Amino acid sequence: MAERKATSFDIAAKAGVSQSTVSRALRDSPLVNPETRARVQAIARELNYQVDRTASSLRTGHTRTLALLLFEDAPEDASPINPFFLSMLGSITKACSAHDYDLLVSFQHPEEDWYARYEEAHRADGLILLGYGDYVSAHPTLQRLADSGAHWVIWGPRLSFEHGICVGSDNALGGYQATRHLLQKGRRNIAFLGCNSEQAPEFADRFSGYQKALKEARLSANDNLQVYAESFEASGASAVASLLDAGLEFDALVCASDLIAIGAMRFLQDQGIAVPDDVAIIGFDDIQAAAYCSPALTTVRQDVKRAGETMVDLLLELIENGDETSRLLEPQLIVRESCGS
Amino acid sequence: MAERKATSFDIAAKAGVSQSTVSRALRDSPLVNPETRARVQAIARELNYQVDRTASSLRTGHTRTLALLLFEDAPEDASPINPFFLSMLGSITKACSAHDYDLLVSFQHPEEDWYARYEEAHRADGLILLGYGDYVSAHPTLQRLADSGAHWVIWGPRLSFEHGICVGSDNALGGYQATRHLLQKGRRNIAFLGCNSEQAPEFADRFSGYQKALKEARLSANDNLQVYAESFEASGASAVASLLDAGLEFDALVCASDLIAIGAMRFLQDQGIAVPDDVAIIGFDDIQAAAYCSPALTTVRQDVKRAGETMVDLLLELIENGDETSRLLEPQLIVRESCGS
DNA sequence: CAATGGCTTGCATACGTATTCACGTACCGG
DNA sequence: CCGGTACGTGAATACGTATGCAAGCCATTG
Repeated sequence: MAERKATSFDIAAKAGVSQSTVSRALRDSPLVNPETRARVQAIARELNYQVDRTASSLRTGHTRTLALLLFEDAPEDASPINPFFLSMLGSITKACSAHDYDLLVSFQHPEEDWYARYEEAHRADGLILLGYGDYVSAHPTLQRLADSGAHWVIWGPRLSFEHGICVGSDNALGGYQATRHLLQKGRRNIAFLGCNSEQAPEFADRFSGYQKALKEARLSANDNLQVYAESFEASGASAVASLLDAGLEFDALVCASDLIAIGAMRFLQDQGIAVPDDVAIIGFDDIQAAAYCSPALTTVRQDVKRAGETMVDLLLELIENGDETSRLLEPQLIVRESCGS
Repeated sequence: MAERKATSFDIAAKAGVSQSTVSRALRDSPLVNPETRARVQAIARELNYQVDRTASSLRTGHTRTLALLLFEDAPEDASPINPFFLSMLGSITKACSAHDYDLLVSFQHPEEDWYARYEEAHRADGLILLGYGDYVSAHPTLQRLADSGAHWVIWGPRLSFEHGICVGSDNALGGYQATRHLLQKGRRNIAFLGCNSEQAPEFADRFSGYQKALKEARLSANDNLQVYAESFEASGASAVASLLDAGLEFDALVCASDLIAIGAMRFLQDQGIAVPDDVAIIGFDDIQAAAYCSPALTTVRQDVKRAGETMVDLLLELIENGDETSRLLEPQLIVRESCGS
């Protein structure tokens, strides 16, 4: 039976004290007599009383809640959330829980003027922005947000705003690690799949790492081996197909994402080309499928768990202490079978 | 510069009307003069005004927010969220967005008295409970919740409460579909991996579907081919190992989850047993990895997208119209390579 | 004995919005 | 010219909590 929910006044009446005292007792204020406090708390338990967080937030101005804005390029309902963001969502949720914060999740279409969501209209103490590169970071709305005095973190490359924090992977380092590993394995004709991506600006950094490794090895990079791809399987397949069609020689692929790598791997296998014997492959991200495909995919892991924790930690620091700086996370090469070990 | 946020009074002053009129105008009330409304809305835009949802919720008693309580058996921080729940989280998020609701996510340890979260202390209009079978559904707290008049949906088998809704897969049907498919392919010695699970009570229903299919085919089930397993790879591997050790003959496996199936498949392959030629395998869930392992895993898909949508739709119906009934979702057999097609 | 100070408590108010009630104006028909 | 009605608007209040301020009480001290 849905009786009216108990309020602090109900407790006050039952305990024979004022509502102020109840509020103080429940918040463990040192101002109340220990006996009174115990009595009030006992009655609160008995009545299944819960502080109304809405009212509490209105009064204090704090919510103990962070809001996650998820920017998806594909608004159509059919597609599931990008798996990388999805696992990020999971780790952020966990990180919030660990700090006894709640998380408010909502989608946002990049084209809209999401400034309207500004700190979720007072329902959150801070914002976490998650979306593909430029979609968000280059958006003029972000500047307004930065100027507004809101507390926010964004996943992506370092940006220059006076307020707000960026957390991202060191993509150049990741591309470098992958390429150097292949060089150490004796591969010499290493292609890169994922140049000039429109959707994922981070690919450009990965590419620069690849270039740096080649340069260090005094290998002249063959421009023809550096091809365009976006982050889905079909694109990886057609990228590698174009290399084959052009009759180019290559013994290894550095791919800007795991999905590209898997698509390319499948295509090569279908053509009767052996992975890793004929062509070694390294991906980027370490999505779940990377460990399950065959041969298991060597990849550059973005530590999602640590990323989520870092974003939450820094944001809370920013909220509570007012000052924090952006951070770049070190990726880790996960060696499996596809690189020929 | 963090100026004080604009309130409806600020707009009122600037528009030369009262706060009441501002409130009405912003909510498109027919009570206000169209011209006044337009003027007020223009000023609101100009001031970047956003309705304070906290205050609004306090006044109206509604939040346009649903809360998702995630019950994880493993509280240790290290492990990521179960992938099935994680994708469910994704689909629920999307479904909420489609209805213009927000989602509040929080973890809950099953042992605790989470009744305290009762409608998230007024921060949500309804609750979605997600956790492994009995952990939640058999919890005494659920009865209290049901009695309290809260609005909630739980993922799992149908339960008998006067209030609240259950949404789940028809697990018996799924087990039946998988087994019958193998029978049609001519397999006769079909084992079941995942009996007597403590963590996942839904496995029992899947097992009963398996039994039903065998019975229909007039095959006497060999009890020795029905073995215990929990939902992780190592458990699947050791389950199939026990069958081999016992020297039992089998030409197919019905597995209570994909993780069990993948673990079993890997183990068989390591032993030089061919999948699907020697042993056909069917899993359950259709997690992402199922499509990527080799051979690709035939499995019974739980349509996560539809599940999330259904839970949200029913919950909103319940909140708005007060009455709704539980629902059982039909699973779908996804035929890939591991069953020998 | 009066004054001081510490310890508890209550009163009153503010947070920002949505809504009920009452009021004023203009317009209509009789 | 008057009663009635329809329409817009404003004043006032409630939602439930947290907290500044003041006041009461008791014990201690000069």
